[in-house]
Amino acid sequence: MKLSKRGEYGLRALQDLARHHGEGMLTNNELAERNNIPPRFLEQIMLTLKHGHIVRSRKGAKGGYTLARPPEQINLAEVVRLLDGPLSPVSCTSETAYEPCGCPDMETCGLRRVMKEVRDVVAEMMENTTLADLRTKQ
Amino acid sequence: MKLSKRGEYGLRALQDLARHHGEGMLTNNELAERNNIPPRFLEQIMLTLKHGHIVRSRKGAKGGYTLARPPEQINLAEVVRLLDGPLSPVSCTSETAYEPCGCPDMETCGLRRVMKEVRDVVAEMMENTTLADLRTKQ
DNA sequence: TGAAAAACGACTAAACCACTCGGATTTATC
DNA sequence: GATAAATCCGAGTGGTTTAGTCGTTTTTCA
Repeated sequence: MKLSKRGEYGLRALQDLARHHGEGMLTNNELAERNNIPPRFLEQIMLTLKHGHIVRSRKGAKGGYTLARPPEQINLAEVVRLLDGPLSPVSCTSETAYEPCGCPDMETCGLRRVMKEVRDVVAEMMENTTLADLRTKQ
Repeated sequence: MKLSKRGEYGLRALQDLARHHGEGMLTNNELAERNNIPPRFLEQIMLTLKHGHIVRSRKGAKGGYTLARPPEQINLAEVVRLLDGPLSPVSCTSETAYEPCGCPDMETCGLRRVMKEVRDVVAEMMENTTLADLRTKQ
């Protein structure tokens, strides 16, 4: 039920980028230092965020990272799925990576029903929370 | 955000025990076979469930396992915590295993707020669902 | 041209996961 | 009391994942 360090660090960096959105670029080292993240590890994470079209980068002097879209258009579910995989506690209730489980009868499996409820509520919360909400939401 | 096989198998076995509660004991091999669980792996899991006072066992011929309490008194949160650890996505919002995270300011960390909300809703769902609910709940 | 920055690929140590195995112990039954 | 049936317990294992590090290349600005 746990987020990996990749996911945690990625979200922390994005939160920082969101707070300073519109003020130009932030470098990997700035992000790392300000958010207590091992810099060479963050480098990797930023790269997958870039490939996932969540951030945009510029190389070279005066380079760095910005959000690829305004903070209101990036939700947490997208980020977590990219960095940590599916949200569902079990694969047989996953929307993005369904796989059958080994239970004897899927129809009468109460566990499946509950796990689906958990997945649904978590997915809804994360999908409805954007990077912008991280600043404003009280 | 995922349940381990330990957790999944444990819950499946408990669901089976709950369905047959009051009808005597079920052996490890019966539970394993009926629920598609590697038997020697299930053995381990049942042992931790026993040490966690969730099941009771009898050794020897005609031995096996029963629930230690009626199904209405065993909730999913307790089982998952025992087999898979804390429910919280990040340790800094865990009620059962709190540890500070490395974020620069805990007060203004929007992420923490959201993760706590996720933890709370998941914990509430799992705490309010008992093994008995796995049969009846529609 | 030089410095600053991201990009990329490879590597690694440690932990964890999903198991298996052998043997010891306990219990019911013949 | 012997035997069979079952749990109990500790140890081991192969593979994957996690949480990083490192070296080098490429791009960009001044």
